Amino acid sequence: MFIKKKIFVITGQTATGKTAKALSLVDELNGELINADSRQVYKKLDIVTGKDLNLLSNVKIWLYDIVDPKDQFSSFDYVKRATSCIDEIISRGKTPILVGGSYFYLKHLLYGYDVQVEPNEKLRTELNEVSIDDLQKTLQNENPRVFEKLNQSDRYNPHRLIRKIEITRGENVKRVKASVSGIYDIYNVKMMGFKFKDNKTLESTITDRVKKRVNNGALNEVKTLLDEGYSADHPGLQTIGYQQIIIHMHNVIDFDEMLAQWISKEIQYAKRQLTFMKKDANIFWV
RNA sequence: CCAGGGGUGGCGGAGUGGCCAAUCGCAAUAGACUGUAAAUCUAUCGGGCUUGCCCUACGGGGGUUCGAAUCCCUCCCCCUGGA
Repeated sequence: MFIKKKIFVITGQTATGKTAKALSLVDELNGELINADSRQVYKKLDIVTGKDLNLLSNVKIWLYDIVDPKDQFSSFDYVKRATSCIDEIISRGKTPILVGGSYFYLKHLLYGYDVQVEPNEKLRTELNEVSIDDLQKTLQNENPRVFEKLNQSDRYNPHRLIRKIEITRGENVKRVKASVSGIYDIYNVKMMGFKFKDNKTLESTITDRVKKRVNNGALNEVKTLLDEGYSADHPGLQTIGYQQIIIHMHNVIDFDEMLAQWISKEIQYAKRQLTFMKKDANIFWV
């Protein structure tokens, strides 16, 4: 019988001060920070994604700036990277503190997943042109059992349908069913969730935060990225803020409209985060 | 003042006699979430209940009609051109 090592997870809605909280725990817990934000893993995406570079000027945070914005990165990649960070930190006798609001990534890391079929970019781009109707028919033909189990939302969700088709075909090539178990049972995981007390404060806080990012040079950041050859369809830029600024720079919408849309999308995102995380009974809400 | 165009649900914007409580987009509310996840998708979205019906609704008022957001009269407001 050995004592499980401790891991801290600080998650919750965007703009609730997770990073500050995590920082305050570093000394107390003899900890090291690991990013759990699906956008901040990207290099060069700093201002719009709200990397707390000033807060973190003296403290190392793992998994910031590890991929180029034009490269694909997935929850699978995240789990791999985060797992090795955790091992490494623990081997040095310290406590990992995961910080970030990408619950999808955390969920996979903590609780695992059971299918391992690699993404097939060629198939994805091909299927991206296919209508929902035909995607449904394709899956229904190739894997009726899986199709029947989908709820209505998923049946109309191109990404999900494409992934299911991808898995079906991948499994036909080689039988891969090796499930990956999460780390939740291996460690003594303490999860802390931050959320707004009501939608009013959520809205005003996010509005302020977005405006601050604009004042901090969000537009310049995007301009630089575009000058360097990045574009709206690169994975890293499929992100709230970048999408709106880019169409503004292409003169599709004016500045005020861009700001309003950015704020609105950010608010919607925060609400979606909570809907998702609410279901996790292990999160202790503060 | 004259001529022309227009006022539709929180916003944008269809509809031009019955199929209209009113297409659609946005916002809003609830939700889904196993390798794109700050992605993507679903449901609801005037009010009431016995869920089929009732009520209130397309700038205000009046009228025509079995029946009007849709036609006529009038008033108010907005835009464009002319004086």
